[in-house]
Amino acid sequence: MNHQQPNYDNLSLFQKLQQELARIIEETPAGERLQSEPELAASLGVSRATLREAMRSFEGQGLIRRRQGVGTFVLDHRQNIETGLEVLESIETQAHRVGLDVKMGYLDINKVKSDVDLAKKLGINQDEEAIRVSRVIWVADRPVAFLVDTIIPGILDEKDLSNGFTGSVLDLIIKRGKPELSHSKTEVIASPAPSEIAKKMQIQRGDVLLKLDALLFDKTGRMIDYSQSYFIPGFMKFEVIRSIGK
Amino acid sequence: MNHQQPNYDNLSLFQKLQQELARIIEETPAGERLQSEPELAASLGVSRATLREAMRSFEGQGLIRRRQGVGTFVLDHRQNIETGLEVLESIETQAHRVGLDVKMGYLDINKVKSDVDLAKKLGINQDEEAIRVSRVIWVADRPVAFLVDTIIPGILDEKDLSNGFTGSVLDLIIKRGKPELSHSKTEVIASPAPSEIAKKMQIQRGDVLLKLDALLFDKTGRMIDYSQSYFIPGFMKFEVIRSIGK
DNA sequence: CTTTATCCTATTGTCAGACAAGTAAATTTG
DNA sequence: CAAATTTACTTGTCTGACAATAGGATAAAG
Repeated sequence: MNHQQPNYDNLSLFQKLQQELARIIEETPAGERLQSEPELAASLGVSRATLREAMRSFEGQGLIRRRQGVGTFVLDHRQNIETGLEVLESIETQAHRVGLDVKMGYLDINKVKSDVDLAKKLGINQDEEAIRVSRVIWVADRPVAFLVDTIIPGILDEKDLSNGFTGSVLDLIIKRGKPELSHSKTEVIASPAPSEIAKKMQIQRGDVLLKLDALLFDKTGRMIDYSQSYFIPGFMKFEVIRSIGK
Repeated sequence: MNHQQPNYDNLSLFQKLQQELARIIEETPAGERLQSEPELAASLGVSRATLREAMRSFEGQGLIRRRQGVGTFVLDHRQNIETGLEVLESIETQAHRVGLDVKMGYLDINKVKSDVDLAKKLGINQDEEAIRVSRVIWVADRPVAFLVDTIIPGILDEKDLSNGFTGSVLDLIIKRGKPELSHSKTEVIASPAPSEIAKKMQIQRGDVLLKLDALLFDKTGRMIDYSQSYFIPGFMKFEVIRSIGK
């Protein structure tokens, strides 16, 4: 007899399970106990081993706490899943979730010959031509972000960026489906606004901006995109869950 | 017969396993394959199920990639484990690891009656007295950080902070062992330097600082400490691994 | 000889069932 | 009534199995 479940769509069982679990955790008030592992596993239609693998990842995010002999409890989260820096999503996606309208003002697309620094960062050869997309993002009639993406050759061309481009390179690649994205390594910096950026964001040169410097990787570990994002402080909230080591 | 392993010290099997795995991943060059799960499990003395739980957490951090039918591969990491924001450690601990000397200049300890905002933040009653510790951290003869911790009553007293206090409330509580710490929820902000802080850090008022606003939780989910940390840009690197949702 | 289809093997993905260990409440005992 | 014990339930871990996948080896077809 066959005990296993067939994989009907291309989402892995584990990924679907993660989504389900995230929903359950989110809907459970902080402090309350979850169903026991055998119960949950049964009701979700997976084995306890698979369920436990998924639980680990949520424990690592500080969303639940497990106590042997007692149970698994939901910690105080308040939309960590949505607002946490650890999930990579575009500003558009984040803004839409909270019902805000996002517009793109000023868009500049051009090719840049990569100098030695950029070549090293992106893992391409010097003098290869990368595509650079710069734009200002407006939310609720205020400029809130200035974004610059530098994308390795062969991923996008100008055509992709001309019709129906909403301002998010990330969303564009995700919608395309290839290459399959994995994660980004993001450095967090405080930076005074350079004059060109200050002008486009209608602020003073030297005003304080939060900058996220990110390298985007696909599932094979290849670098796809080097993205620099400048944010007006206070408008968006960036949070991280930091766990005690050991 | 007993198949299980006894728990000799108070580190859980899983936690020890995580440390071992982190070491192995770190020592394996990027792109190379790890031993197969059955081999690794055997050589680490754990079952494959337990090993897989630990693997999941590293996969979630973008450190490894697993491919069914092929194997598990190490991605390009470069000390993510050490410098990543997702692990909570004191500046002292981070600086010591890279061989830098840390000194504390200016230390101020006093009690503050919590107003309505602070009480709400820390989950204590209004007018309860919290302890506030402010200090400047010098590294290599330069002020690099200004730290303010506000700690709920009953955790520390002035005595703890007078003898042998090195500047890190976090390390102090960890060394103590109680309460057992779990994680912090940290907000990342760009902030101009307030004049009092600017003076103590020998910079200009309004200069750009990176600020980390953190709430520290113990394992029961109780808030312990509200910590505000201001950093001179460029000296420390703060990185986050962000994963694609779904 | 080249190309295509098939088989084989190693690897991760998932499962079922078991026992160990910790916790809290109920029960028994003094 | 208080302390000790039992009991029931929970998470932690182990074992051994089979499913699904991918890549190389091998055989068949042209």
